[in-house]
Amino acid sequence: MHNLKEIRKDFKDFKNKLQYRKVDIDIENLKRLDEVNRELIQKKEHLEKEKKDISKSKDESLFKKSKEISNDLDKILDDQKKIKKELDDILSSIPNIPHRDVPNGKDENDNIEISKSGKIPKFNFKPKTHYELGEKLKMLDFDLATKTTGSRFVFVKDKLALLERALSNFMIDKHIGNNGYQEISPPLIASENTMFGTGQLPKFENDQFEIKFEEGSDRKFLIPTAEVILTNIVKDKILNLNDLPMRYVASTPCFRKEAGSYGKDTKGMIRQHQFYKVELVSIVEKDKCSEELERMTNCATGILDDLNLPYRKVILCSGDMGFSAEKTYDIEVWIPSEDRYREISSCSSCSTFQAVRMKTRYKNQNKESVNVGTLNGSGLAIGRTLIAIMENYQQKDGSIIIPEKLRPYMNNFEKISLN
RNA sequence: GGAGAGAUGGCUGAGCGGUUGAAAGCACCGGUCUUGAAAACCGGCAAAGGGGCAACUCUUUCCUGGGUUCGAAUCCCAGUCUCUCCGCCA
Repeated sequence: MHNLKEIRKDFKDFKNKLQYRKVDIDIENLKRLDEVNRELIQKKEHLEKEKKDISKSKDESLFKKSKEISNDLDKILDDQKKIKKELDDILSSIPNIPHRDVPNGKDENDNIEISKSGKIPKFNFKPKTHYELGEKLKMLDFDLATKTTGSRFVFVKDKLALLERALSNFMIDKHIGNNGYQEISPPLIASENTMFGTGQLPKFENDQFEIKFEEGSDRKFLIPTAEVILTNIVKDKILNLNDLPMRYVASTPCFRKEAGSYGKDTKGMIRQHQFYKVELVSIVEKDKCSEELERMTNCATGILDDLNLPYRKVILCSGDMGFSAEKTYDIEVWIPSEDRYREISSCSSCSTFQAVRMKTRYKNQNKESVNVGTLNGSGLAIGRTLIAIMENYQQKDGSIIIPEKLRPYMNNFEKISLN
């Protein structure tokens, strides 16, 4: 969420910057609401002062007056609350402003490739898709999932299930051991306010799975990513400078409705309602965001390097970024059957955007309280890493070689094959 | 599910309806002392919002929402959350 005080400095400029994101706002309305709001606050404060003075004076002859003031005050307060709510509603649905490094663009076609890494495998046969491979091996079962649950779910079985688990452990170990992250095993359900904090609500409610809880309790949602719950660890906190940076890693299932992607990636496990993901979250000083984003992205690509998977790094254009992000790198892994790269990680700096929503601050050198910067990134999406390994390491006979670094996590198996 | 207890500043923890934004301790920051550090001592230390070029000033906030009152952290009502004991269960 944006700080109104900052916007106030230059409304036009704010509107212009938002146009990079293809968002058009009624800036005159915002300006008007802000003015009315402040007028009402002033009126309110004057009356409150008057009332306070009367009660301090303990002069009985003024008590009646005080009562009258109370009545006026009720109305003003009411009006002010309404305006404030209107203002908050508008502000909470405006996305973050792109960082100056971010290329201007409309959609994913305007994203810019930054680097490429790894060798794209050459096959002397036609490479199969991961679902062909998985079904042949009898280790991916989509039909079974349809029966028990519905579409966009899958049963992963046997050695592939082990591979999935191995990937999670391998990645977490590395982020703890080499990259300085602290492991967290968090709740997979988040409250409404928590979802608001990272920006999933109120605008993207349709993408979320809401849980039916007890009547009268707060609304609860399955987390669409561990980012939500890890970032909100610092919600409503004032941190000390020496608490920063804070770095958390968690491997969790993620739940997404994928509303609006009907017909997209319907085959296979590229796009599921439920998938595992290892997530990295950093809480840093406001002006260390860019630095941390580079660091985090390197933590993610480090995993792909270890697994010898070919990938490329892309910077998202202004039109393709997520709601809370000011700057995002996508890491895309090579998928042989599609003959192209597919997103396997997305690392974003959210500047102070989420911190304002969460009310997370720290005391800087001058003892002023300042909103922190927050970052999140996948390190990596487990399901898609599984796909990438299956497809890139596939053999002519449909077996899959296990990358060396994973073998210690897999009873030293070298290969996954039918028998 | 049954029975109780509680919710106050970064943390612990006092608080009679009227200089209580709130005692005290810890933590933190500055200073004295010290070769340096520790200890000791002195001082400082809430957030949000409004007004002002600024110095500064005002308002709000003691879980949330109502109510009583000239005046509420303190009284009343409702709700939320937390903890303890018993039962049940992973």
